[in-house]
Amino acid sequence: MQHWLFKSEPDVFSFEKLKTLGKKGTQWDGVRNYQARNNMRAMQIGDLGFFYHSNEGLNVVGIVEVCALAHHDSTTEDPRWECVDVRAVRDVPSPPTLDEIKANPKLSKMVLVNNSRLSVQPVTREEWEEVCRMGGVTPAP
DNA sequence: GCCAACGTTGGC
DNA sequence: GCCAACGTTGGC
Repeated sequence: MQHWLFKSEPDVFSFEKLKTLGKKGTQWDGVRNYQARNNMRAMQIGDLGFFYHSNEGLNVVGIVEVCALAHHDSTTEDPRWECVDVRAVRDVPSPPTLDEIKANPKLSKMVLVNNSRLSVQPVTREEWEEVCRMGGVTPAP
């Protein structure tokens, strides 16, 4: 199983909103970046990801699970763009902020720190466990 | 609201 | 295939 990080502006689509959609979740649409798309293509059912709030909050607020493999993004006609479906799994009790993540030497290689503009990112197992620990998520799912 | 960083586009 | 121009993202 691999781990990921999904970024969204809470004004546009928040973790609270995803929670209201329940087990079915929703497609992670609107991605128009090849790297982010390729990350989604690599995802498997059951992969877990962090839900990060950008622009406002700047913190990891929740954990999501991939519940559908990459498929065409219905918000565009362009066949190049695909997306997975995700659903909310659980809250992160004390959401780690970008500042805290940047300040943690164990997380200095995180894509979030080094390429903040990539909207769908891979997260290593070590990073996953560390951010879970910081957020009070136990045990790390 | 600004601006730096990055990705994409399109002319050559 | 290069690179300047442009648009977007996201932290500040």
